[in-house]
Parts: sequence; C-alpha cells; structure tokens
Amino acid sequence: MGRSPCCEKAHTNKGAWTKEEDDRLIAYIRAHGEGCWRSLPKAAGLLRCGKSCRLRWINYLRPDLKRGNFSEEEDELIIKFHSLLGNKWSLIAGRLPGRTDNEIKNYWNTHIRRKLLSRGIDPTTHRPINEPAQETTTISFVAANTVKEEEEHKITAGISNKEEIIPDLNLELRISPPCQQPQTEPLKTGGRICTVCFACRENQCSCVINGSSSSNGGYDLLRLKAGVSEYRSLEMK
DNA sequence: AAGCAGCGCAACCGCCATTGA
DNA sequence: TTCAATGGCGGTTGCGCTGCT
Repeated sequence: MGRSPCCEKAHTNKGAWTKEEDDRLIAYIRAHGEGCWRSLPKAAGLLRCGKSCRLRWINYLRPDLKRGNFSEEEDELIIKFHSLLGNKWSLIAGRLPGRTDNEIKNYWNTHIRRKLLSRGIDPTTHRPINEPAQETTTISFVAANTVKEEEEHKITAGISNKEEIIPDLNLELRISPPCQQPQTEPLKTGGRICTVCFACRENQCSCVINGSSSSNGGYDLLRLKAGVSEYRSLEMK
C-alpha cells in the first residue's frame, strides 16, 4: 500500500514562489501564527502544498533570518559542528542564529566541502586525506549466551577469529544537560551510562567548565574549548 | 554575441518520527 | 496497540546566473 500524498497535487502550484504568494503567506502567519501547515494554504488562499509553505516560511520568509554571506567564524563553527554531528543540518542550524538547515546544507556542499578538500581534509571524516586508514578493531555486540553460537557460525563460515567479541556491552550515549558541577559519580562500567570528558579522556574529569571560556570571547557553544560535548543542549529546536 | 559549462540556491521528494484518535 | 495524519529532516533536482571561450 502506497503512502498517501501530503496534499492534493492536482490543484497546487509548484516551482518558484511569486511575490504575491509570499505576501499572502507572511500576512497569514503574522495574523494567525504558524499553525497547522496542512490547512494553512487553503486558509491563506494559496494554491500550495502545506509542506511547501512551511519550507518557504522557514527557509526564506522568517523575519529572524540573517541571510547574506557566511562569516569566517561561521565557517569554522559549521566545520566544528559537522565534525561532531555529521549531516545533522537542523542541529547545526540550531547553533547558528539566523541560519537555516537548508542554507547551511547548501553552503556546506558548495563552499565548505571545497574549502576542506583544498586544505587536504576529507569533508566526511574530517581527517587528512593522505592519512593512512586507521587500524580498527571490529566489535560485535553479541549477547553472552549467543557467543558460542557465533563462534560456531564463524567456524562453519570460515571466518577468522580476528573480531573481538564483547558480550552485553551497552554503549548508550547519554544526553544530558550541561553539568553544573564536576562529576562525582563513578562511571557505571557494567551498566548503562558513560560520561566522558573529551579533553582529558577521563571519566571523572576535573576540567573547569563553567566560566572558563566566557571571558575569552567568541563561541564555545559545544564547549569545544573545554573539550566536553553536551549533546542535549544541541537539541534546541 | 552566442554557446557552453559550472556554480549557487530555492524548492521538491521521499522517508522517518511523532502524535492523536 | 494500531494506524492514519502531520511535521520535520536530509538528499536531490532543476533553474537561473555568471564567467569563459
């Protein structure tokens, strides 16, 4: 069974928006706010799909959009965030006031990728292009009681035992608000939660987080200077 | 001036997540 | 619990602009 279309396509305009359509959309949202996108086009008298209206508003018409060229500082921020988050454009956009995910995505694909390549950096991995591939150990997450089966399978399948099997290891990434004080709880190694400082690589780090960077000026949105990633704070949309 | 290629960006498409009945 | 409706996201496309030959 196919998925139902997001809107009635027979009577909707496509392609570039006209000034009149923009004006209608702006006027409607000013009067009624961002409500139900599905019903908005009809209510606003637009022959557009709700999705299209949402995209137009978010990416182009919203009054708080910055637009214009990206600054060098924004460039570096995008690169840093991308190295941490990958292609999570909406999360990256949430860290750059006045910028949209679409804008950042386009900018990345047209400018930053090239910029990184010219620096000899792989834009996907953020590693030097000529750097030899790192030796990696493949870890199989196999429940303890299935290890024997796995071993038997490998033998029958002719797979060498180079893979390291770690039973029942849960590496759940904890998303938590920025910590206000140094961690005092020990790492729950056999359990579920790991908080690791990226700067000192220790479980109970003593890095000073709050107040350490504010006097330096500039951004420290991901606490990059302190070397600590706080993932929940990324999800600000 | 015309033709072409490359680039930048707005918009679309399809999928996944969330929500509510 | 299921399922349809809706919102949101990332990948991709297509068109207009610009620079080069």
